[in-house]
Amino acid sequence: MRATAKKRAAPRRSEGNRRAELLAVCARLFREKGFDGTTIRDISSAAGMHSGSPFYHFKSKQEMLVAVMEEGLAEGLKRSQAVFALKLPPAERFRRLVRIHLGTILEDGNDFIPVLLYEIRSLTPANRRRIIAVKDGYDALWQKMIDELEEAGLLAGDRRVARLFVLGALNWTAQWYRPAGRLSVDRIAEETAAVFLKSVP
Amino acid sequence: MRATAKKRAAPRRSEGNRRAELLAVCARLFREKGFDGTTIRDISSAAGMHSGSPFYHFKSKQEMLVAVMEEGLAEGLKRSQAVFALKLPPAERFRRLVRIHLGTILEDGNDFIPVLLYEIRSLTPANRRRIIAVKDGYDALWQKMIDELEEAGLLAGDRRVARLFVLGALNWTAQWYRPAGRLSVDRIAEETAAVFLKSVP
DNA sequence: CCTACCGATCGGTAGG
DNA sequence: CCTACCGATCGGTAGG
Repeated sequence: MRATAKKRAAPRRSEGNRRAELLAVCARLFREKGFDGTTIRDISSAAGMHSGSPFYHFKSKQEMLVAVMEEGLAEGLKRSQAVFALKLPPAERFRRLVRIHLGTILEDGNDFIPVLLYEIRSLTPANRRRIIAVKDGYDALWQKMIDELEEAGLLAGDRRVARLFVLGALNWTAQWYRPAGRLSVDRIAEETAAVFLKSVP
Repeated sequence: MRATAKKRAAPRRSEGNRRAELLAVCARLFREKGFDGTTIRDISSAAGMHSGSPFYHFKSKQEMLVAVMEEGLAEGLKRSQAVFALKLPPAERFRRLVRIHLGTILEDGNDFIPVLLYEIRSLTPANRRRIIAVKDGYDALWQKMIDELEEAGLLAGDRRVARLFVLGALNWTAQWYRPAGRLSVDRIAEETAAVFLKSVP
């Protein structure tokens, strides 16, 4: 490397990639510090840009938040639908769906869904309505899963509450899961079936 | 009422009450808008003070957050210990403990524990350690409850995970519960037993 | 995407 | 608890 090399020697990227990079940075920071706790300067410097540059890609900070949530929902819904489409016995399908959901919350770089879960409050009312409308599709898929379990006698209680409890327990893992900890994501998924299902096959 | 009455005709209060009032305002606003999303001016005006006045009661905004969490923990722990001390069969004790916990999260004016649950990130590292040390007492009480249920064959799965799932499901109610909705707090407490316990007596 | 900048707002303080 | 204020920082923009 020459002594006179430029400070930023990163490889050339297409514009689309740069936007995607910026979005990943937003997701990570919004998750770690919250939307209000993250400044444009935090985002710019983490992305290796100057402080005015993110606005070349997004109209406003609010639009960055919306974009993070939309990307998270699109990706999560796609993965969940793929699992739900598999022909499997209810308990097994549940395990697979839980595993996918935990992956989108806990695995490295998956900060998009956690932002959706914990920063909805920071959306403007109009954006909140839009995001919730998409999120309803996610909830509907889970409701079908829960109904199926109840019909198989594997789960009890009010069906809507059961869905909220299962998703609540899973979403809460974002608060306590540590990658270096005792419990792997696979293990947590197995335990979900053990705790919630009435008779584990 | 005289036309020349002063603008602020509120009854005289002791200094202690004024501080308590201010803390309740902080709890409500931190819950609604988040710690970073709440300004000192939001707090002052909601408390009917001028913008510099909250600093007569608290050294900094961070100290307001700590005070909210400490008050929430002290009150919640006191109530939970009282229920846990009752001599009752495991399932019934669980129901009562769940009901108390839901009350401290969902009932009117109980914004202190939700702030603890959702704003831990906003604490400085030193304050976070202090608050978590107190919160550990709360978790230990719940772990005893969960262990008791497992020993009675009413709950299955890894005990620590079971505790985190139950508390996760309950804490998540803060995200979806609406006072005007279909489900009362009592009803949600009953459903908790129905969903989690293996054989409801 | 950078440069140079702006008006608004923020947490906090001195002195009373 | 009020008055008057401050330095720092914030989201965002014009022009290139």
